[in-house]
Amino acid sequence: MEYVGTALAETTMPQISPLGGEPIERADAERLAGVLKALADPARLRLLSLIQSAPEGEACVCDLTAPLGLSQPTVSHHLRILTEAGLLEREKRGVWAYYRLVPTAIATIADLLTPPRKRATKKAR
Amino acid sequence: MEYVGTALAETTMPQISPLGGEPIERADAERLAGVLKALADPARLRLLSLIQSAPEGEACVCDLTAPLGLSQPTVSHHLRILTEAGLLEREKRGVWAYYRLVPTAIATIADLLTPPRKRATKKAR
DNA sequence: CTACACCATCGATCCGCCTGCATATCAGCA
DNA sequence: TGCTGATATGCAGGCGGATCGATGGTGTAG
Repeated sequence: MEYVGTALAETTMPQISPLGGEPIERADAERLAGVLKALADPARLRLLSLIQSAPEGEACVCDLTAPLGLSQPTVSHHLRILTEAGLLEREKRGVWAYYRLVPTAIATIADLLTPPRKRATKKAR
Repeated sequence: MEYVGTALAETTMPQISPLGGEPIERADAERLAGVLKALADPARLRLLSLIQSAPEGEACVCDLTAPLGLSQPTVSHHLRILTEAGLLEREKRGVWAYYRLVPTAIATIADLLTPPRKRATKKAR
C-alpha cells in the first residue's frame, strides 16, 4: 500500500457537495466516501477527540492506547488511516511520534456535506 | 439487524463534536460513527445526490437503479440504510416508494463535525 | 380474477476491515 | 556495541457489508 497523499488535498477533493445542484460524479463520490470511511469508526473518532483535547493539541501513541483500550499496533493502524485521509499530521520527535489535527481538514468535510445554502430567500434563522 | 430508529434523532445523537472540548464518550462515538458509516459509501452518496437533484426533490427506486448501475435489490438495500440512519424518509404512493431527504439531517452531521468555535469569547458570527 | 409492474426481503457469495500477536525498525543510552 | 523502549509492519482470524438472483407482497390495469 503506497502512500497516496492526503485525500483532502484541494486538487483531489472536488468542490461539490452531495447535496449540491448537480448529481455527484462517480469518481467524486468515491473520493468523498473514502474520507468519510476514515471518519466512520468509533475508535478513530475517539482518537481525533483525544488528540484535539490533549494539552498541546498533540499526542503520541503511548498516550492513546490506554484511553481507547486497544493494543498499540491497532492504535498505530488507526492513526495511519487518519493520516492518509489527511485528517492528522505526524511529527517524529526522538522516539515518540506526535499526532495533531490538520487544522481545516474536518471543517472541509463539513462544508462538503453542507447544502449549498440557497440563502436568497432564507432569512437568518 | 433490527430497526433501531433514526440515528439522527435528537435524543440519540449527542450534542457533542469529535472536535469538542471534552474527549468523546465511547457510546457517542459509536452513534456518530454509525451515521457516518451510512454516508461513507459511494453508491449512497450518489443516491442522496440523485434524490436531491430530482424534479420534486424526491425519487422512486425505479428512477435510481439505472443511473447507479446497480440492481434493484441493492438500491433498495442502500435506501434502507440511509433511511434507518435518518437521512432519508420514505413515502409509499401506490406501487411506488418515493424517497426524499430529511431536511436538516446532513446539516446536523456537518454541525457535529464542525469545530465548536469556543464562542464564549467568539462573537456570534 | 388474472397478469403485470414496483418494491422489499431472503439466501449466498465475495471482499474489505478491525483487531491482536509476533516481529521488525529506529532512537537513545550505557 | 548492545540493551531498552516507542512505533510501525506482517500475518491471520473473524465479522460485517456490498452485491446479485430468486422470491414474496402489493397495488394497478385489463
